[in-house]
Amino acid sequence: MRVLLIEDTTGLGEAVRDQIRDDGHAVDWVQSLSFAEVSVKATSYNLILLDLMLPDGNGFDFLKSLRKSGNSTPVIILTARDQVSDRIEGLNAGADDYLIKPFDLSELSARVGAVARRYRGDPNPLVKIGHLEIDLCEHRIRANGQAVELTAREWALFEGFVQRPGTLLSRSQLEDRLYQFGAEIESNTIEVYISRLRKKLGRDVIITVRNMGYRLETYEH
Amino acid sequence: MRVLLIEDTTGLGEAVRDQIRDDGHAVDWVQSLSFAEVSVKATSYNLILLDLMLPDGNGFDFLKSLRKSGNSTPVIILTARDQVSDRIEGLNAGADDYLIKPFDLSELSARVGAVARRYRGDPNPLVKIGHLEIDLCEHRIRANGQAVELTAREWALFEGFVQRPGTLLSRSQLEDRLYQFGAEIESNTIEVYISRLRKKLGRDVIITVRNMGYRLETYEH
DNA sequence: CCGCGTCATTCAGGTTAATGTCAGGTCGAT
DNA sequence: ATCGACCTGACATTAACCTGAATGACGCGG
Repeated sequence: MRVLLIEDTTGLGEAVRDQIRDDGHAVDWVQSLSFAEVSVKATSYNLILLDLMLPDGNGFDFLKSLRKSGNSTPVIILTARDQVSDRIEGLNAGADDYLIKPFDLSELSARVGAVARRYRGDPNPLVKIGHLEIDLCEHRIRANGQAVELTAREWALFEGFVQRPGTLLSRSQLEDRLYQFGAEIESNTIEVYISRLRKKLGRDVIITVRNMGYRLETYEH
Repeated sequence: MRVLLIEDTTGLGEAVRDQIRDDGHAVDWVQSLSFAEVSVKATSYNLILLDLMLPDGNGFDFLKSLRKSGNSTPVIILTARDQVSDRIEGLNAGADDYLIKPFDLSELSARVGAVARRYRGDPNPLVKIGHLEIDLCEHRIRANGQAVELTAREWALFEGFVQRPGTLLSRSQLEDRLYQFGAEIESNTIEVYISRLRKKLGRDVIITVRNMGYRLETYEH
């Protein structure tokens, strides 16, 4: 399942993201509404987790305009305990459920799992990039129709590219995908994994941008 | 599709029954848990609609014991809006979805239809994967024509794979199939059951993806 | 209430493959 | 030509995984 997490608090965001990943779902995490709007237009999600207090605007308005534009993706609101009126307003605005902060991660899992069960059987969106077919939900990749197996780290890295195709990703951004907490890394691990990905997926899939980082090539040439 | 409706309120029960009948499904309507238990043992349903407030007991306990006995029929809980904790507990106990009373009959139809679609997906209830023939309704498996007996736990696990063939299932997803949500597991139970399934069904049926989980192999080697 | 069998769970020891590191090479910019 | 950045084959380490066997829980018939 594809989940969009909209949450500006870094600590909470990381925890939620990791938990949902452990449950086997693909997570995009954005920290502001402006990014959320771009993501929603670019991708189709199965679930949106929406914090209401955000730096650049009100979550309600985002939710309302989402619904107004015909998007019926399930939305679970993340809100603080005392804001009762928020919860009511949220449900009225078209949310499917809400979670009261601070919430238990297993409770989060339960709700997300319930949505996932509801969507079971629906076809997953396949991302096609050149000769690759990527199913982010099922963690499957085909290269020229042949299934390709990636290891955990390889997948973690590659998923980052697929979620932002064509975007330049810096080394530190990639490190954050491999290791939980900005763990310092002194060796050339990134390079090694890029190398392994290229070996499995094809030489031209990932382009290196000298002194800057890497990006996913989005078209066949 | 066969639906079991467990609801003691007469008016609501009639309305729901009629609606689902109109949608073309066969409905059994019982008004207490004691009757429900008999029905569940006598018949195999595709869906159970479960009210939580019943005269002769708690809906949760019914649901839990149902799951424990290896029955994985989809369950939709009918509950009142203000009983938030009920909903959480219901999902944790193994419900697939919930409907908040008072609910719109068309919403009921939609949810029931979603479950129906899942089961109609394969007009033939027999799923064939490699040398295996799996009857999801009857809980029966044949390997090379030979019947194979699975225990309740083994089936619970294997069913998860069959419902999403080829999909990578994480450990926590598999644990959720074996136990109620949140039940922390410290030992290698999953591995043991995978091992047993492989022994009974064939070595190559389930492949392990290290550090990530397992997946059902969908083609014959 | 007691034995019996079945199933669930844990443990221990062996096996395997993912992972991070390094070394030596290639490539590109200046 | 030089230097730094990047690539990649090889390898030791070790967590992850597998599985036979021991232990515990549960239900059933007598």
